[in-house]
Amino acid sequence: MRGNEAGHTGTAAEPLPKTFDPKQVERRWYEFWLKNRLFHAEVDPTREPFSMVIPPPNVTGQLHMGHALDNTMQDIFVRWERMRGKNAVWIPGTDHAGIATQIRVEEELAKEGKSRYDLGREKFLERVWAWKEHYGHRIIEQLQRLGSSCDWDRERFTMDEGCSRAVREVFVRLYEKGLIYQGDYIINWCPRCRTALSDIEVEHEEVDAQLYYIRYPLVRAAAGEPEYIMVATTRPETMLGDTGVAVNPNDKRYAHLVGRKAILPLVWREIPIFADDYVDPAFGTGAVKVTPAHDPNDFEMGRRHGLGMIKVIDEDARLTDAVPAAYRGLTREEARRKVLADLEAEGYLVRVEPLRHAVGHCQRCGTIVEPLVSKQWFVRMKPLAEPALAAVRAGKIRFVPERFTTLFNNWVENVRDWCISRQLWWGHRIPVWYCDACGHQWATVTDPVACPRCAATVGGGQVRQDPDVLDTWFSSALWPFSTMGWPEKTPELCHWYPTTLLVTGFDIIFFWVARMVFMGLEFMGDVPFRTVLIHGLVRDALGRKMSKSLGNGIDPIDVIEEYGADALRFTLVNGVGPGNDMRYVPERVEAARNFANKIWNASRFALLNLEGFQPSVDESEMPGWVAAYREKLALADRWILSRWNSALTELTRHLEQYDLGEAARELYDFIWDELCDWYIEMSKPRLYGAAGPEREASRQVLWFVLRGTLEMLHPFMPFITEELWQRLPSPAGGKRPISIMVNPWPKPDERLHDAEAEQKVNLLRETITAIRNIRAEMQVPPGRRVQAIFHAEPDKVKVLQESAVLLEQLAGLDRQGLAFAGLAAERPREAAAAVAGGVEIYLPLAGLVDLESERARLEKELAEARAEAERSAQRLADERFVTRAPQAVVERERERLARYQATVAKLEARLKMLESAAGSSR
RNA sequence: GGGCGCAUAGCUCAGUUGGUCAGAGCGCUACGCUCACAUCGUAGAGGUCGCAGGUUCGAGUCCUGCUGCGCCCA
Repeated sequence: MRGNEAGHTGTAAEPLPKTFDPKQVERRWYEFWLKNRLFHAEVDPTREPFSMVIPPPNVTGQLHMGHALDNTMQDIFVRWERMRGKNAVWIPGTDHAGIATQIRVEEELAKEGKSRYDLGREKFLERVWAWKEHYGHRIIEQLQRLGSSCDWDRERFTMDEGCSRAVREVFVRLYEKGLIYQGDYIINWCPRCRTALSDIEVEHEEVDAQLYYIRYPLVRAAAGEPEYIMVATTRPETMLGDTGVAVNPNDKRYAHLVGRKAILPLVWREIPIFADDYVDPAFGTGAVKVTPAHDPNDFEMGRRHGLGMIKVIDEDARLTDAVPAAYRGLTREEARRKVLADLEAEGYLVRVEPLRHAVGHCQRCGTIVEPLVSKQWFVRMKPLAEPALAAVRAGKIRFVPERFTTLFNNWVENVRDWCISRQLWWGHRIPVWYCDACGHQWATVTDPVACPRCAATVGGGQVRQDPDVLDTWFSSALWPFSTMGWPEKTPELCHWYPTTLLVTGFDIIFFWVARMVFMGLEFMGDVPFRTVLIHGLVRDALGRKMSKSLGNGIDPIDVIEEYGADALRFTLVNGVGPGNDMRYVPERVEAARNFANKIWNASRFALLNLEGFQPSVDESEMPGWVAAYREKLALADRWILSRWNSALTELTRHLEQYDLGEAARELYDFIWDELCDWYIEMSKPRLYGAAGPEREASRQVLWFVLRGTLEMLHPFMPFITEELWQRLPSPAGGKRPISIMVNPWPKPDERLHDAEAEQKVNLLRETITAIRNIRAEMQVPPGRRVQAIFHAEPDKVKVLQESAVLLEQLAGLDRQGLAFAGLAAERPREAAAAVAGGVEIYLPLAGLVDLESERARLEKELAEARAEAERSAQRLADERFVTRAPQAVVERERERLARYQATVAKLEARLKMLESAAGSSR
């Protein structure tokens, strides 16, 4: 990077291009930050820590808008806290994403006409690792393009050595504590992914289906009674595995049948009729067929009543050999058709009704999930959940917005055991071994060579490891401490655990947030994070979820290419309500791009006017300097210092409240409206004027405010602010940090606050706007200088007089033609008039003032003022308001009334004058 | 069935303890390439803040009910 330490190619002497070009700066500054290790943090017990771990994106995935939002938010906070002097670390990394990654590699294999079974486990895993190496860096590079200031030296992967060690350690400890168990239970099975799923990996979707009413004949029906019991089901094919019929114990219709038996049609098996509270008498016929091997509720009933369990559907979703020969090997769908046809043929199918109900689908592939009984590993959740609830209740974890606390609590309170085994190859292999020689089963952190009980060896083929892998979320759950070196007691854990902040979407509160809390409390004895900041989804312009299948996703990298990373970042947070979803609308990115350009040009203006300037007062000394020389400063300078101080205060407050939407809005409004539209315009006369102490003072203020503003904006728009900040001059001998990134966050200071200046500028602004309004309405050519006469109280006259040059500059007035008069002076006759801020303004536009339109204009103004005055008067007339409302509110209302009444009086007087003028001229 | 969220200008959305909060951007109208910026400037039009009650001196802002949309859970 040549001799230029700061890394930018230009200097303050070189004028900036007229428009901001993100491409020219982004890569350069990111490399600069990396090269200077500004993202890196070392443990330092003397400093206040701030830490975050990234929600690890899928290693083979690519950045989508959700990531862009999530990471923009995180980066804003880490950059801000870093500037605030915290020892801030943001630990990045990626997730191995078991099913998702395996599916993609299998898809690739399929193109070669192969399956993973053709390769075998070892070769297949080699392929996946190769895939991971190939694509694994893509998402990291994309995060970097976004500007993420992660400590890349600490980058981790859920399947790296350290994380794998943590996974094993956790598994073994839970296993030995009895919190992990293995058993035959009903689980959710995805026939497409060929693996078990946890409950939350099943998405319930409403589908239109049918409810089938089927007769089951009774065994030994008594004479005179119906010969059957009728059940209703949405899944007739499972009847082949029925082992009972259930009714509600309070259902009088069936009371006499409880304890009897029915005959299962097609199979001709006798099954018991029994009573169970689970049955809803109002649904269907009030009698349910019970298939314990293929329905979670039936499974529970089966256990309660000791029913048999017949698995009729296998892992490929085909019928097993446990069914009559005619059905064996059929798919679920074929079996349904055939069962229905056969029932119909034999007269057992009574009727069919349409029914809309929820059906479980695999979260990954969308296939309809098959509940079936299978031997799997589970984590006992209750003992882990209780401490989590207690921690939240005790306020050790805070959700922002708060409403997500309820969501979290409700889930944790009702949490069910977690099925953690997956029939995949890609993932953390379950560290359980079986000895075929002696039947011993044990879990261990390090791979064994022999059975600890009978000494049969692994090499001898008698000791084998469980073939399954763990749910990906099992390793993610350890992320806050596995990334810091657990189970070692590392300095990182001492310093940065618990992490300060977690930023994530509400969609993974259950999958990830809750489980991290469980594991953190169990293994670290403390919560994994203090605050959880939840954000919504990024939707498309029509409000739809972005998805691959809809093809409506927007690639953040494309947006960065077109508009720049700063613009994308600002778009994602500007004006977004906390926790709310947002729509991605291209117009909003354009607005953010324009905003960047606005800052660029404001800085361009400043740099042109700061040529040859060297600040005499450093940033930290400014408040003292302002206080000492306030009377010598220009009004505009005093005003912008006060406004800047106020914006900084507000911005800091919003950030402390995690409200990025309002924080960004504060920046936008301050920069565009106050800094650019008013301050820069007001400072021009002085900056363009003769050199001297006054001009130098203004340059000092301009320099300070711009520098401070760039620093305030930096967490949001890191690239452009660095580029501009680096170009600003530094005080002689002053030590400036190497980067805006590590410049201290500016501090608000009461000494910058200046109520008097704010009041005066408000008066000027109102006056100027009123004049511009008249000019526009009267269609005065923009270049034409006009005369003006002001009538006001002496103090106001004084303000206007002192700032005559601003009136001239900003309202297009003619300096020679300005007149200031008291309220008693006579008003000009032929002139357009306005009342603003208590000032009467007259523009003697000879020949331009049409009496009728002028009257109409004033009437309109008058009507508005009257309405306002009336509103205030009514309020004040209410005795209850005057007595019960706070004094300050009443006082403000009185001032308001007086103000509007004065305006009304002035407008009325003017209208009267126009009348008489009209009369006399006729 | 339970829980939560949203309904504010034509469009997309802000609005933190109830009292200048009725706002922003885009779009629209008129004018303007004024030496930071046309990725711009100036001025303007546009909303009984979903509906109905209630609390209060006072309610987009709190409470209840209703309607519509969305999400989560069962």
